[in-house]
Formats: sequence, C-alpha cells, structure tokens
Amino acid sequence: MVNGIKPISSRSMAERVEISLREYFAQKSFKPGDPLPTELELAAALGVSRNVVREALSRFKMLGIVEAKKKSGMVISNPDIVGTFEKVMTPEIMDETTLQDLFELRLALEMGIADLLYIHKTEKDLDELEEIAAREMKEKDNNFRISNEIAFHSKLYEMTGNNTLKRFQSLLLPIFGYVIKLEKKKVISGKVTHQDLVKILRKGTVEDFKEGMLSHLQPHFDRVKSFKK
Amino acid sequence: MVNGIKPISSRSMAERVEISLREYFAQKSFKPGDPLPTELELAAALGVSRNVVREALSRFKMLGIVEAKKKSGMVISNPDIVGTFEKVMTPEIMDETTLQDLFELRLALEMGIADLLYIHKTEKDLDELEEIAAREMKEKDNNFRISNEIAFHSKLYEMTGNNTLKRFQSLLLPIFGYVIKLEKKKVISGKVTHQDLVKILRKGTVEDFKEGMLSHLQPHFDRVKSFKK
DNA sequence: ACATTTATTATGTAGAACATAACTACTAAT
DNA sequence: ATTAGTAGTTATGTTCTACATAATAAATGT
Repeated sequence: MVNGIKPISSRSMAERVEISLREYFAQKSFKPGDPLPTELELAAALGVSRNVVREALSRFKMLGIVEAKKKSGMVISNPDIVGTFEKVMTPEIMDETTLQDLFELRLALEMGIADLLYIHKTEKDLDELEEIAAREMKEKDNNFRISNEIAFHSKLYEMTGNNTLKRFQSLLLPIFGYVIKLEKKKVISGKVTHQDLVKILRKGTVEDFKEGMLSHLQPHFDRVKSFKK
Repeated sequence: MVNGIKPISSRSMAERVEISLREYFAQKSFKPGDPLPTELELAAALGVSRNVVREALSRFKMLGIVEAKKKSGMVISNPDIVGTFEKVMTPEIMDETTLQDLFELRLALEMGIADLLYIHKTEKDLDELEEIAAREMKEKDNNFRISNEIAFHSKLYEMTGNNTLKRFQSLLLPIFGYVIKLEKKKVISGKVTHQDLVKILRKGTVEDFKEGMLSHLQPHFDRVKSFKK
C-alpha cells in the first residue's frame, strides 16, 4: 500500500462548487431576499465554466434555497424542509435498515405528541376525531379501513397545530405501509381502539393517553423488540 | 380578479425534466444498482438539450438517488435521507414558524423515545450516561455545560440503537439552540436533572421515566403553551 | 495464454451563441 | 407635462459543439 498519497478530490466540479457556495452563503450570512452574484461572476470567481455553476445552482433551486428571476438575478429564499424530505422519501430504493429506523422514528413521534395534543386539543377537534373513529367501525372493506386508520392518526397530528409535524408524518406513512408489507403481516391493532383513544383524550389525563397509545401501538413495539440485535 | 386563467408552467426545463425522471424511475420501479439510459438518450427522449438533462441529473446526484461513473454510465442508488435533510437545515434562512415547529417536533421526539430506550438500554450505556451527567455537575464554564447538555441527550438517542434517529436529532440541535437564542432566554432546566433521569432509567419504570423527562423539559413545554394561538 | 496497446463509450468540463423576460431610459404624440 | 410606446440592456434559460477523461472492451503481438 502506498502511503502519503491523497485520493484527490474525486468529487465533480459541480459538487465542489455546491460546497463552496454553501460556505459562501454561510460566511456572508445571507438572508432570504438577499441577491446573489450573477452566474458569470460566480463562474469567474470560482474559475469554472458557467455550466458547472448552473449545475450547482440547480441543486440549490431544487432545495428552494435559491430562486432565480430573469434580469433581476438570483436571490436567497427560505427552503421548504418537508418538501425536500419528500424528494428523497422513496421507500422503493431505500435500504431496509433506514426503513426500520424510520418506522421506529414514527412510533416515537406517535408516542411523543401526547403532551402537544393536550396543549392544543379543542372540542371541535375531538368531535371530528370521534367521527373518524366511528366511521371506521361501520366499514367492512379493508382498503377503506386502512385509509380510515391513516385518517385517524393524521388527524391527531393535525390537532397538534404543528403543520411541519403533520406534513412530516404524512411522509412517513408510506414507510409504515411499506415495512408492514415487507413482512407480509396483517395490520394488527392493539387492545385499545381508536374510539377508546378519543374517550381518553376527552376525559382522561395525559398519562392515561400515553398508556392508551402505547397499548394501541403495542403490536408494533413488539415487532421492534423482536428485531433487537 | 380574472378567473380560469392558468399560470402557465413557469417551471424551468430542468425542473420539468426532474419531475419526468422521477415519474420514470417510479414507473420502471428502479432499484439501487439498476442502470439508467445515457444522458444523450434521455435528452433525445425528452426532447431537450443534454445540458438541461444534466442539470436535472445533478439534482438527483445531490440527493444520492443517482450515481455516475465514467464509461459505465449512471445507476440508481439508495439516498442518504438524513444527509439530504442536513443540506436544507439552515436555521439562518428558515422562517420562524418552521423553526418553532421543528422545536416542538424535537420535544415530541424527546418524549417519544422513552419506550425505545427501555427496549434497548444496556448496563454499559447507563454507565456512560451516568458519567456524562456526573461530568456536567463539576463544570462551571457555561459553554461546557451546554456541550454537556447536548452530549447527554445525544447519548439518549444513541441508546435507542437507531442511527437514523440519532443523526436526525443531531440535525435538530442547531434549531434548538437557535430558537433559544431568538428569545434571548437562558437555558432553564426543569426540576428533574440529568442525574435524576439516569437513576430513573436504572431503577424506575417507563412511566416514571416519561414523567421525569416531561418534568425535565417542562420549561420548554411552558414556552410552547405560551405561544398557543 | 498473457501482457500491451488501441479503440470505444459515456460522463465531465468548457465556451460560444442565441432566446427570453424584465427592467431602464429614451422618444414622440396628444 | 404626462403618457404611451419603443428601443436598449441585462441576467437567466436553453442549445450546440468540442474536447478531456476514465473505464471498459477489443485487438494485437510476443
């Protein structure tokens, strides 16, 4: 093995420009609305072709960090975090470990929103939630049951009043379905039903609700336990 | 206001190609390792210049969805979810609402990992955690106290055995610091200290721990309550 | 059969050219 | 003088061509 040899930056120019630009943005402490140099200026400053600069800028445009307008030039803008997440959230090409991790992450969230729920819940919310839980009981079709299952949990997130959280969980839903499907297991509900949870939310304490939710999710936690290495 | 007017697709070619490619990947149900057509073929098929295709592909390369090797061409690969998240997680240019939302999301996670912790905790982990908590007490310097505070909570995530979760929380740390700074508030700890938490983790039940953690984070939850609209 | 050299191929980079939208400034008409 | 219209300017958007480069395959010679 030869020593003292640098592997050279096998990174492409576009990638290196991306890094440079990111440092540049931070160093200048740019805020949304702040104008950027022109593509030509950047290319000249970085000593690369305009083409490479555009490839790097294209990346920032995808993230929503940079917006471009003709003539006026480019400006910094505030990115859509969850939207970006959506672009990589493709269960089909994700490795299984990450899928399992995200599955657990969702379980943690599900348990963790209890306190937020008790801070934000309103009577109106509870009525709507109750209606979803009730609708579920009448439904025979399995597909409808699943979409109702999703509706219930989504409503819970909505009740936290935290839009980012709600959007985030809706991105995790496919993961949930995918992991379940991978194991070819049927969706097993815990002892505590959705209707029970609504009741607790109405009259019970936060602690009651946490217990109830844990019980509701117990089958999933059992799965996690069985995977423990 | 004029009605029935479409805003035209103000999308750039690169953006539209990105969308087309994403559909194409899904439709062909590509898996990691699967080869892609050449840039020239894609350009021809889409009826755009190779340059535009490259800008779109550059985006996928950033996400880690596509990898390119000279001569052999491009292949699909599994993206690094958290790594992508890192690229947009820039508190400086994020809007305040999202920052608040993410702050809450972290609180929810902090509360939600309790059950995972009790599934995965080991004696060795507890010893290490205890050591961090102990080190903290001896420290006078405020900067060190904060980095110790971070170390403690990071260790908790590490103990879940969920690497994605751990990496995810470490990305949320800057948010935490930023939000705190925004309000110019000092970091106030709850009544339950880190050392208390360790004790509970050792001898107490999951419920005890959840109570303890809630108490520990109470100042933050109070803040959330006060922001309730 | 093996090593060496020679094509071949697809990505990486560069540069020029022109289209296009938006903004500025000037001009002409009432 | 105000307004409408026109021409000019500028930075992004798009295309095309050319060539460099690395990895692979094919061909060649010993």
